[in-house]
Amino acid sequence: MAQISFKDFFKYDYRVPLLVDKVFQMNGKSNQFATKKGLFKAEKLFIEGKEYKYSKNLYKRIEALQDESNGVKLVIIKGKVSRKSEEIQMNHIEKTAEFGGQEKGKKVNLGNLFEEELHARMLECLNGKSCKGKYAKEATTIIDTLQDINGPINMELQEPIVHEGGKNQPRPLVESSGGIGILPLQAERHGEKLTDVTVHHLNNKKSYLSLKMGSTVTFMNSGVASKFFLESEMSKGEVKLKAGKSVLKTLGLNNKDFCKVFKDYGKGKVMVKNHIRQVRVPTLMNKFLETAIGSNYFMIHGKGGGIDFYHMSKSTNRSASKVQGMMTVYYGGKDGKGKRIDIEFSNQHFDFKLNIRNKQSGIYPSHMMLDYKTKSIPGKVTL
DNA sequence: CGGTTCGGCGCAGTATCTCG
DNA sequence: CGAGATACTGCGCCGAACCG
Repeated sequence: MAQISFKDFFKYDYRVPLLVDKVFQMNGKSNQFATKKGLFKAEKLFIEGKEYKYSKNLYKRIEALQDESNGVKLVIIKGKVSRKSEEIQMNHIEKTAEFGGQEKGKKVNLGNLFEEELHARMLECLNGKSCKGKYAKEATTIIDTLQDINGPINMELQEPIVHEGGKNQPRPLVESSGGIGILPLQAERHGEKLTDVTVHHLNNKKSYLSLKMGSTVTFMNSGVASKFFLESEMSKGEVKLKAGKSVLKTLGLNNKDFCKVFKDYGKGKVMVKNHIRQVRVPTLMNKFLETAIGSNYFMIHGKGGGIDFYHMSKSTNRSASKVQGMMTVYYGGKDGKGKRIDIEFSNQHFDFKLNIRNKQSGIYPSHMMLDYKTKSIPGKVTL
């Protein structure tokens, strides 16, 4: 669990009042805080060296320090960890569920669980013992298929099947020959980047498995805040960075309307006129999709009731990347009032949904992501 | 070294559909 | 025809890397 940075306290209006309530045990709140020093019981609150008693508007005294460069040092909470007196700063407080974090020990990330369970079962099945339990049948079929395609698995290795889902290897968005692409620019090198489980074969080939769980699945998810879409430019109504303009060109977006969505967000009405538009798919899109989809990996997609399994080969990638005809652009989401841009397009293999939005509780876009739904893929089976 | 950014993972609330 | 299931849609948390 992470700590809440000083700045994070001001991201949501409830946090500083909650902090104050907790220190003074007001409104039914407990004065206990999870901190890296242990469970901390608050007793006194000091702001800029002066002790304060509770008052209804005391939180405003803290909020006034929001923009102070050393604000974090100016608020001190004194109390005890068991019997020992301690003092902490706001940024020493852990982000518990009360402050909008994930409940410790309660929520499990199902995608990560899927990786762990399937990886463990595949290794177990490889040992030649009777292979049973959750995912046993699926693990066996996957192993068979991989051996058919890439040859026998190398059993001499200490770990013939490696779980490397935690590596989060970057696949950044870049400008490329007038359009955009995802690095590395050769599609077939994406398998090694996005792999969650890697299977090693005797001939030194590797099978890269991409594991996904749930109904929302994503091909790419790149940060765009610092290299493409600067808030400083967008708030003035136009993206100026060349790289940013290349993104807009590739996606068939209107620069001014794009900015207006975020600039005018929050007024409770549609930001741009005719916010739903039919646009011809720019040719640049195909090249972008080749690297966004990538190739040389196997997709294993659990949807709770069947696991889709298919090979994203070079040839499948090529046909999956071709989109022609029209696409639908939603400035401000489906209803035109959201802080996002959505673009929908399709081909025989996928329904694509691309969005540009903020994923870090802000307004101006921080990320661009490409979600998809699978239609028909050559060789796709449901395990 | 503390704050910010990026890429990982879907999540959760609401609307719509379906079926006994 | 109402409740449970499913789909749709806008949005979020986390750890690691990065950076000044």
